Amino acid sequence: MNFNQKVIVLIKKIPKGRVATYGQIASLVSTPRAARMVGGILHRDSEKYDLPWQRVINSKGMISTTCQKHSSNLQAKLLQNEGVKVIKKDNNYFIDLKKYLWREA
DNA sequence: GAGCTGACAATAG
DNA sequence: GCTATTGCCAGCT
Repeated sequence: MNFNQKVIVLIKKIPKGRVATYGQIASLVSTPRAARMVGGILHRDSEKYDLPWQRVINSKGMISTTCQKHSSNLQAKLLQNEGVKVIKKDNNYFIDLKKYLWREA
């Protein structure tokens, strides 16, 4: 299985109401420093594979999307809709990882 | 076909 | 604790 496919499978495993970090996903596919790829995959294939891209954020718990189609505003909205508390700060959104970070199944 | 860029994270200073 | 550099692999130009 390719790196790309592994990431997709993992992301689809993220339960509703939880969030995972790019580094976490990367670690789960045995490539800790490939966090960038995770983001890149979401950027390209989020709609193709119907991925819950909103459940993937950076290690700081901050939404760092640069993608306008998948804006941080939309991401925050989707997360809150799943019961995740999203904190808005200085035009950026933060998630409380201590409460909502996904623990691999 | 070669080089650059990208939803980031870890290591070193 | 914070800033700077390196690593990752696939897609695009």
